[in-house]
Amino acid sequence: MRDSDIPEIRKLDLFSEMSDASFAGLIRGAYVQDFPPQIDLVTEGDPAGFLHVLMSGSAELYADWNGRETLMATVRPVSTFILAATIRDGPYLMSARTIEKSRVVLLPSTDVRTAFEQDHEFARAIVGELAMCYRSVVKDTKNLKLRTSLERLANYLIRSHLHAGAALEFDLLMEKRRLASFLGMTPENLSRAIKALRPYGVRIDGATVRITNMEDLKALSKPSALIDDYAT
Amino acid sequence: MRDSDIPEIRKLDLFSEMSDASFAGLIRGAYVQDFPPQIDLVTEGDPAGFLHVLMSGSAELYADWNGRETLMATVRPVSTFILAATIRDGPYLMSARTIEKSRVVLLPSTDVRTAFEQDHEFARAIVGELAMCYRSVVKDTKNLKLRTSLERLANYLIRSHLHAGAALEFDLLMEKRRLASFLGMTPENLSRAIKALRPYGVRIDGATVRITNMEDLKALSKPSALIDDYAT
DNA sequence: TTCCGAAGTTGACATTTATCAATTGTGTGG
DNA sequence: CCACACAATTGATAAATGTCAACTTCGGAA
Repeated sequence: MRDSDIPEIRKLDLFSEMSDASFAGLIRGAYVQDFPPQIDLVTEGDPAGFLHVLMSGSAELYADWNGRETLMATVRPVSTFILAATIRDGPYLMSARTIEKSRVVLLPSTDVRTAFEQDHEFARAIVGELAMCYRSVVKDTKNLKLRTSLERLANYLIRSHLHAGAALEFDLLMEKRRLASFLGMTPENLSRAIKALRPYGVRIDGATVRITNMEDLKALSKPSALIDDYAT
Repeated sequence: MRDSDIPEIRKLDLFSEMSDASFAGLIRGAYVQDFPPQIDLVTEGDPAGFLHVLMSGSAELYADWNGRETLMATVRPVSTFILAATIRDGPYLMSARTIEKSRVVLLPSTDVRTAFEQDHEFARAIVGELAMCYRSVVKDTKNLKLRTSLERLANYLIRSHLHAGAALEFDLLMEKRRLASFLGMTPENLSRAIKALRPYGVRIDGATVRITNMEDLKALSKPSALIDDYAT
């Protein structure tokens, strides 16, 4: 592990409040690996051996069933993933693979559980993190069940716009086929949805999005804090 | 509160391991209410004032957006609901209403957070509960994104069958319109899906389900532990 | 028991979404 | 710079799902 990795990990909400001793105990058993793109880090169904921390690059969490595959989430540095499986000592529910060349720190699940037993601050941080993750997925479910794919796309664009500091021109940050899978639609359908948003003041050229009429877009997408706001 | 309520609450996983003192602190501020059917207990967007414990009856968690409504989960006694909002001191993401006449214990969120700060065993139980809830919703999302409505129905029936002790004849436990909403489809579509399952060895008459050909049903529904098993 | 209203079903139809096939665009390695 | 592989788009069509309206069934209240 690089010396520079450790303070970066320490800064994460999950680890920032725990005792030095517990943190040291966690880091002691950790190891780091650099992965090329498109490498499977985790396979759903496997026992959760490690809590993963993505230090650089990017990864995706996806799920399979009956020959179909869907993108569940994209992970960007620096953040952890698959905490719940580690805590419950259960099988992974999602698979993970790198998108780009990525650097990952692996913390053995047993060490994580030990630290959690011994360090109340860490337990508290885990509670906060899990509650947030849970609420994110609930929002996701609402998004899927209450909205059409066009509405999901429109809201995704508004969220990206806000994420980009409310810029009216911003980047899609994801290949379109990935975005389609994330939004629960086919690439073809996404292509058509993008065209269908033109009358609502949206221009997408390659990976560049330009919003020319926020009023109309908002009238269509009706963003709601209880679905689209990641913070609450 | 009835005397008999307290040991019932104490027996829940969430509360069984905490200290007597912490539990007493929680119960001290609690109060109980009996509600008639179809009464709103919680409205999404409101600040999370209470952790709810359903003692008897039944309730549903649902979500609204843009005039549409969807059933997210059904709550049966004895269990708690809306823990994550309480913990994060955030707004409720779902609304809740009674289905039948129900008895509910209300624990003030501040008391829950205080107990969580002071009692490591309680914190540990919360972590376990939240991790399980999170994993349930992830399975839900996979169910929604990877399966058609017919497949969701087929798998729902198999889960109910297992829940009923693997009986080949069992009860639907829910009005069909509720089931339709839960599965993310219209009542009309559910009606047709039920007929479409007949060739696969399923007979549904009123609220009674009879599975006459488990092979065929399983061949269609392809149940997976990573979606359908609530325990993992 | 009868009646009423809501739930459930059915048919016709509209909309949404997926599938398949062909074509165009695009970024990367030689 | 070119060529290749793959992403993205487009058109045609099919399948899945929703909507609306009519009708039937069922359960509870008078």
